[in-house]
This record gives sequence, structure tokens and C-alpha cells, in this order.
Amino acid sequence: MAKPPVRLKDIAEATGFSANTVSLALRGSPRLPVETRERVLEVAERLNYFPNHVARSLVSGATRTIGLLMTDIMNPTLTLAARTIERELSRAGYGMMFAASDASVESEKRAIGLFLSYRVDGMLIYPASHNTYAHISAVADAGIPVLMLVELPGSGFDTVAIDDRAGAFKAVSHLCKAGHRHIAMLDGGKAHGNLDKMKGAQKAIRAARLPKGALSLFEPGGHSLADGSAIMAEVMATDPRPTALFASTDSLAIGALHWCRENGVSVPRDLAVIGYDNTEMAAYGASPLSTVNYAADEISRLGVDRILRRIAQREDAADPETTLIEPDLIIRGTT
Amino acid sequence: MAKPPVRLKDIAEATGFSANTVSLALRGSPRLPVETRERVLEVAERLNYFPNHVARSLVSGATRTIGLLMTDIMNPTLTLAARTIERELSRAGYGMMFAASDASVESEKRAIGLFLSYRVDGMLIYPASHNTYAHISAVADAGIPVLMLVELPGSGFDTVAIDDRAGAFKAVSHLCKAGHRHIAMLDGGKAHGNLDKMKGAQKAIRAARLPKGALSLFEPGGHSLADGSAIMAEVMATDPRPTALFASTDSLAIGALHWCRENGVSVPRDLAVIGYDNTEMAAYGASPLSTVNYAADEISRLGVDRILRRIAQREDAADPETTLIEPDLIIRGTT
DNA sequence: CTGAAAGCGCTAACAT
DNA sequence: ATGTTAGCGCTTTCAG
Repeated sequence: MAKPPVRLKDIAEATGFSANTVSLALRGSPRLPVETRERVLEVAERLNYFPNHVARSLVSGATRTIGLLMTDIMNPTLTLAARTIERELSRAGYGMMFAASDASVESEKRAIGLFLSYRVDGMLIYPASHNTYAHISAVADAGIPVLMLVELPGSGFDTVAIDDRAGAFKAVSHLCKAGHRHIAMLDGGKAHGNLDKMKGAQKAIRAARLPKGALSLFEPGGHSLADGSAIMAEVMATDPRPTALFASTDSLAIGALHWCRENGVSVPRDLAVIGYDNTEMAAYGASPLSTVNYAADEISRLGVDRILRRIAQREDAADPETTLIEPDLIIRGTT
Repeated sequence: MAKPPVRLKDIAEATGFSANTVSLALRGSPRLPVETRERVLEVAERLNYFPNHVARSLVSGATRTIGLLMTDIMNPTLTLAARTIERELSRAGYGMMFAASDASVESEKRAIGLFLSYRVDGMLIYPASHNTYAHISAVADAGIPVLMLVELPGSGFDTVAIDDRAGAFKAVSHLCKAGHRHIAMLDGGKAHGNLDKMKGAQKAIRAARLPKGALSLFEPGGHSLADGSAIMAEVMATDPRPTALFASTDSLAIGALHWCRENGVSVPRDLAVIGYDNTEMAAYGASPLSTVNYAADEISRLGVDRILRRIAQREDAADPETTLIEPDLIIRGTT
């Protein structure tokens, strides 16, 4: 097998035209008679011609490919985003390269290097770290459009992301309004310099004119289900015992729910629970969890729009723009 | 910004060598004095040079990119496979393009066209249909290595996939051995020409020397959680009433579990349940469901190995090889 | 209306 | 030990 692929030249020979004419015909140039074009198209079809995108990219300087770089695609929220991004890109006639950083800055660097070699026209990045991003800035500075899927204040990146502060504010405000006076929050984000959710929660407490102590912060070791479960003993042993829980992550919340079930704590009677970023169960239409809903779809659509726009306006580096999507609060069985 | 990227020529000018020498140096040719090489590397580093993979591909005829085409990345099983595949490829220095077909043959064709234009070195495909794959055969016939992640008997593709027959056999055998004499099976695969699970289940019945009627087949409208839930009334109304359930899909099984909980059917006391392809909850370490476990990791690793091997042995079209992975049976709370 | 020539950035064969 | 030349498949001037 292994036939060499059909080239422009092959069509040229088969039709008697020159490669140039064939090229024009295939791209539907108006300055060619319909007759010629049809003849060429027909032969191209018959020969099963596919334009060599590689060669085309070399001359045009654009690959019509964007790179998507994420920490971990196993996070259902990111999976959903990845899917939507791919869809939107493909609709726009763009290809997508994918790489995962596993939340390691080193891997992230490697992946970016890969994308750079492959000459992607732009990158969508869900970064490994909130602090270390000089390597990403370098890309943007080199004039390659980069769009961040997370807000990194002061970083100067184009951004389309969730407004975590607003989300946390909504969630905790809801709890306050429901009469809760002792609210526990599970958030390991501090270690990564991600204070938004905490800030939003605190603001809600202030807005409700509750004392600062109405919100107590707990930092699980990670953001896995097991971590959420593990810290609950500590949470429920606190005096005064919290009557509501706000978890900065869906899996933490689910872990907490598990602990409650196993320890005879009735949710939401004894403990109201609100999670965050809920997608996992929601994808199955089965989540019993109240959540701040990560708007992956909207972010993805806006993100793709924006980066394609940036690519189009190649000329100058317009000022970076940050769009924050305010997430909806979805109240289900646990509140 | 938008500086034009650094080329070989730029380094050549900066060092006084020719582009050729620079190229050789960067690729560590042994026929260059170490001195020269170091000088070149240093300048390349300083200038922040990245090889233009596009140009390199044009001359080498290989893009060191493979295309991954799946029906839907939101299926956690496939997500996991995608992640592992990306990892393995990146370890091997390959880039990955991703596209989703949404189980539509038309989209699949479009995506394949895209991959073809981009001149991927090979494709990993989880196909949209078990019947319609002429467009994929065409790719393989054109000499582009294709590896199928699903077994399509008689299709002549290189394949690394789950042995669904063995999986179903294991599951139903387990139920038979546990003394069940009336087993219901949920499987909508017949419509797609996917009979393996059914065949395996029937074989298990025969092997257990039970009458054919010991297994009754139910066909849900789809494979969603809701579909699984919806069909349970019918299942449990059957006479004699089944004491065990084998669902061909994880979501069907979970849907069934929901129905049981809402209808006072105690699992596993009144009904033993085994699902299939379990990854969703398992990813959270929290599945209560007994399952036939899709070995996404193993499949991915073997699949990548195989396609890279095929690419390496470019020369001839060796006979297609089919590797079937026998899935493990994981017994949890529901059995 | 169509063809010939040049060149995108790189590598491979062939000089020097 | 290094430089020159040609060419990968395509698009883009520029001629005819």
C-alpha cells in the first residue's frame, strides 16, 4: 500500500493545467472560468486529493491549529470545556492539539515548547500554577495569542474565566440568608495563591453583617473525594458545630457527603452543603448536590471566539481583555 | 510585539556559520567539532530558537503527530483513554490532535479529512459506527496507520480493544455461580450490530447448564442513566422476576440503581447488579457498583505502542493484528 | 485566462 | 570541517 499522497502537481498532469491553476481552482478563485474549475474539482475528487496542510502552513505562516493545554482532563469540568472548545474550533475550521500538564509546571513548559515547535496559531491554557507563569508570558510576548482559562490578576493575559469570587459570594450569601450562622468552608486554594473563593465567601459574611467567625476555613490535603471525607471529622468537631458547609470543589463536597452518610449526619437537616464546579454527576443528571456551577460551555465558547479574534487581528497587540463569567447557583437536595 | 520567530538562518548569521551547519549542530551531528556545536547551541538558546516543525515535516514527510478520534470525550472511559494516550504519545515525542465525532459518521468523516490534511502520521479511532467504516478503511488502504480501539470483526483493522464477550461472560458466570436463575440483561447494542456482550452472556448461561430463558434481554432506548432507570419497571414486572441484573453500560446500571432505591428494591438483597465500563464514579474512588472494568489504561498503552510501531515500519503493510484485553470483574457492594 | 518563477524554513546530497 | 544546491508541496507575485 503506502501510496504517496496525491499532490497538486498530479492533478495538474491529469488535467493538463499547471499546478498554479489547479491551486486557484481548488480554492475557488473567481478569475477562473467555471468550466476549468469544475474540471479540476472533478479530477481532484476522483484522485482523492487532500490539500497538504503542512505545505500550506509553511507558506502562509499559519497552521490553523490551536493548542489546548490543561492540567488534567480527568476533571469533568475540564473535560467538558475541552469538548466544547474542540467543537467550536472545528466549526471554525481549526484543528486542535491537546496536551496535559498534570499540574506540573515542568510538563507545562514541555508542552508549550511542543506547541511552539508545531507553530500553533494560539494557545488556550488552564495553567498548572497561579504563581509561576513566566514561561507563558514569554509566549504571549512573542506575539502568539494566548488565552487563559483562569484569572491570574496582574498577569496581563487575555482571560475568559469563572468569577470565583462572585460564585463563592453567591453560595455563602445563600447560606447566610437561609439563617446559617456557623459556616465551614473547605478550600485548599490558599497554597496555590488562589484566594478568590475565600475572599468571596468572606465578603458574603460581611454583607450579611455576621461576625468574621461565622465562617471557618478548613484546608484539606488535596481536592480529592478522600480528602473531603478525611477532613470532616475535624469540621464537625468544631465548636460551635457548623450547620452549613461550602466546599470549594465538587469532589470535596461529595467526599463530605460520604462522610456524613457514614456518620449519621443528615444532609441537609443537620448540615447544608454547597459544592463548586459541579459537573461530574451533573453529566449524569444525577447530582443531589447544590453547587456553584462552572459555566464550562460559556467559557469555552467565549474563549474560542476571543482567541480566534486575536489571531485575526494579528497586526497589533491589543490590550488584554478579561472576561469573568458569573456562575449560577444551583440548589438541589443538599440545601 | 509579534516578532517573527527565529529561524535557522538567523542563528547562522549570528554565529557566522551556514544554516546547514547550524541545523547539524542543533541535531547533535557527530561530524561537527564540539566547539562549533556548543557555540551554536548557546546562540540558539539566547535567541530562543524553536525548530519550525512545519518546515521539518514538509521535508521529512512525517509530522510526528497522531490524530485521536473519539465519539465523545465526556464518556469517562474515553476520557481516561484519551489522557493516557496523550501521555504515552508525549513521552514518545509525538504530538496529538484531537477530534470528537459525537457518534456521527458524518462528523467522523470530516474529522478524518482534517487529520488527512494535517498529515498526521497515524490515527487512533474509537469509531462512530460498528457498521459504517468504509471511510476509515480508505485511510488504512492509503497506507496511513490506523488503530481501532474497538473490535470490528472482519474489518481488517489493527485493533487493541476490550474483549466484550469475555467480559460479559465473566459477569454472568459470576451471577450464575452465585445461584441466580433469572438474570436480566440491559443491552441496546443490538441496534448497532454490537452483539458481543450478549453473546458472552449467553455463553455463560450455557456454560452454567441453565436453560436459555434464564437470561432475558431488555433494550433501553439509549445508554443514559435515565434510560436505565426507565426500563426497570418492565424488568421487575417480568415473570419470573429476575434476581440479578447485568447492565451493558455503567450509566444504565446506575440508572437502574436509582430506580431500585426509589422503588424499595434492595440491592443486592432483592437484586444483584453488575455494570460495565465503570469509570465515572470509580475515578472518585466511590463506586458502589460491581463492574466489568474497562482497561482504558492498558488499551491506551498498547494502542500507542502498536501505532508507533506501525509508523516505524512504514515500508510494508504487515498483516493487521487484533489484541483483545480481557477485562477484570470487580465485585463491590451491589453483588 | 493561465503559466513560470520564487520562496516559506528546513534537511539531505553533494561539493569544497 | 563547513558551505552550496536542490527540493519537500504549496501560494504568491509577475508575465504572458
